[in-house]
Amino acid sequence: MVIASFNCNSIRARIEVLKRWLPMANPDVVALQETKVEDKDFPAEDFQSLGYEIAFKGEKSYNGVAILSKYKFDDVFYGFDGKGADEGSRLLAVQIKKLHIVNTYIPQGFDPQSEKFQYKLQWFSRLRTFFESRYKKSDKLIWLGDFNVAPEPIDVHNPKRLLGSVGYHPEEHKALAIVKEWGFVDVFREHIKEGGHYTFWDYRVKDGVARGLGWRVDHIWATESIAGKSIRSWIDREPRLWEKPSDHTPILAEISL
DNA sequence: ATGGTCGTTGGACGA
Repeated sequence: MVIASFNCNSIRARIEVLKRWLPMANPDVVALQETKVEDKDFPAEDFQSLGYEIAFKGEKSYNGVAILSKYKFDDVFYGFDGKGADEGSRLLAVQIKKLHIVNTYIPQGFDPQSEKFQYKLQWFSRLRTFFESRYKKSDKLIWLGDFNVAPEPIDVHNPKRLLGSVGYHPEEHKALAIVKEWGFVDVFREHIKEGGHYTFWDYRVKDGVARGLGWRVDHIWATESIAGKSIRSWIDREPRLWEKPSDHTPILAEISL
């Protein structure tokens, strides 16, 4: 099974990219973030005609998460509360073939001095509680999405200069580590040991992709029982180089089920 | 090595 995560930065703006990329990469499951669309306007048919089941929750202009799956959903849980009233546009948890999948769009955090940054840190704390209360460490669980944090020095293009920036800040590292400590393995890092593999390049940096000025802020993490069954993991940089790209690109992992 | 560019909107704001 191939599973992917992609911050599409508006699903409607990225529909052509997705229609091109999905048949090409042929992932079985895709977690999408920043769909930026209300549920009534979600272009579900485009994905159904490509052979995917789809679960989604979003809002006007901001946030929004979705999961595409070639297999039926045995359970769909929206937000922290399950109904979508509490962060339904940022958290979507499903069950597919005995596999638990949690897709998150973690708050970006704006600036380390801001309230939004504190909100981001609290979000990680709430997420740890969510995992503790809803799952067991022995579960076959995959947590993926836009974490909006580059965990290690090799995950940013200039760790010295960027340390303390939003997305690469010691307090974010601590908050993320506390969630990881519950029982996650960074699946991508299990397979790719060297740096310079990024999932995000700021639109504002001219030729940022070619110049390697990226960040690895999108992740596929899993509990031991699933991480041990991962065969490979990679970042597909190609869609970031196409016409009208997202500022992120998909990260994928293949799991033997 | 960012003082910028997208996306959603219909003037800013978020990223």
